[in-house]
Amino acid sequence: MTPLQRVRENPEKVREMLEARGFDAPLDRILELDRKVRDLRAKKERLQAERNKASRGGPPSDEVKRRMREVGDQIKAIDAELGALEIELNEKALWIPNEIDPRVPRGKDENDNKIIRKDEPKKLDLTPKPHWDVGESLGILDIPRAAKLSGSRFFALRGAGAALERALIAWLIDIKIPHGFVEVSPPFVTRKETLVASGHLPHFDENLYRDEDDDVWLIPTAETQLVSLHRDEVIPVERLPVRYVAYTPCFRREKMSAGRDVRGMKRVHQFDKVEMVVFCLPEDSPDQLAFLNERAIEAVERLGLPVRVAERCTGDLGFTALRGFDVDVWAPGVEEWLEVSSTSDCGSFQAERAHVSFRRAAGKALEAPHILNASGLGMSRLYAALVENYQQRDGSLVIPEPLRPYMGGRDKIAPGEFTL
RNA sequence: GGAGGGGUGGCAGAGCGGUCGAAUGCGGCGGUCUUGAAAACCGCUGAGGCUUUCGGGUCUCCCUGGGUUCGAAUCCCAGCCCCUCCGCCA
Repeated sequence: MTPLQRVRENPEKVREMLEARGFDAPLDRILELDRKVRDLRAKKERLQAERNKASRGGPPSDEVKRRMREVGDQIKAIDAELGALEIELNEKALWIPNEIDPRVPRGKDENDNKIIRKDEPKKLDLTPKPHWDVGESLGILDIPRAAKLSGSRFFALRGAGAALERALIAWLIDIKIPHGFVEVSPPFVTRKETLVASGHLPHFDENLYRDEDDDVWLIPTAETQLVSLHRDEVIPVERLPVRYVAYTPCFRREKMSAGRDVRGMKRVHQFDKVEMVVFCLPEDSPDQLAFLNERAIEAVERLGLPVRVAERCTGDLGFTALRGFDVDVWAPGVEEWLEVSSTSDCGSFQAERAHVSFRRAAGKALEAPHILNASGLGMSRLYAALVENYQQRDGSLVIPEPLRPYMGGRDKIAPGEFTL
């Protein structure tokens, strides 16, 4: 059921959902527009039916022609009014978020999320320094020079520090493949339709970089690309669930959070991420959600980092999710849990926007599959947590076991190796 | 950037401005035949909206948006996308 149908059917329920999510949408105007549009359409269709009847067969009499000219004018007049209303209705309807799964805990913001698991911090034999100190003294992280190139909220990696990130990306993709994910390498720029389909437009608008000349946008996440990969397609039912994993950089303007988290790698304009997206049968999505969440947790565990898992409450759910979980990593230097994955069951919401469908059997009606997404994982915060957890008394950095094969067997980065 | 070609139903591929939502073939579904299957033959087979006394009725959609016309898949204009060749470049 589309958001507009939900509003029409039960506006109060949608109003409660908006309240619970902390979002706003012009419901009254939407209802008013919907009534007007339906009314005008009925009027228009009656006239069209008359015209169709008259123009069937052959050339009509001059008398009929004259009358049909009038009918045509009336249709045109209705169109003039209807067109603008339809455009406004469609635009406004895009502001209605998804439904909420009844199991989701109620709450205002992330402080009300339901903690499911919380590890103890790793025992370290030193007073942990924040990642920018560790990284910059090793010469593997360079924030000042990145600022020179691109402004604040960017970072550059050097030497084995750059290789470390590359290793993380490759390893994170590789551990997904045995679980039935197909690797995708999508374009990093995208179009408006793609962002609307995934639900990032219109409401995420001010967080997106764009090129006005060509109307192309930098992707805020691979999710947009993976969701639209099958836009306007019917997926053969026997292929479900379809699982994709993709590495891409992610670009975010972070206008909303100006002044917050400006230090270090926690909140940056460009970061790398390995993303998972699943298309599945509607009845499978709870299992798939748990499965994706496990994939995120698995990655953090195998890197030997302390994990916190929480179910997001209604107020922290976001625009598109029915239900979702966050996976955080403890970063002892900044003394914070850093979110490295967010898992969402978007139900049929994105599939409806993107016109992705499937058919249970030949002859059966088209249905919208459920689409889920999860980071697996987001690089810069993971990198920060990793640097802070693996820093040593002598100033060196130990490379976690699983990544060593990806770094030519290197097991640590020593002071002085890459400083300049 | 320059020159040309093209966008029609799941696919292929027709379509004089007037019962064209669209021929035909393939595919799919159902049936006949068969111990079973194949082949052959017969029938059915796009999506969405509104409405319904659930029989149906009606509208829209032939890339998109405008225009011409009593009437547009068919004519005109603009745009988008794809393909081929040339140039430039990684």
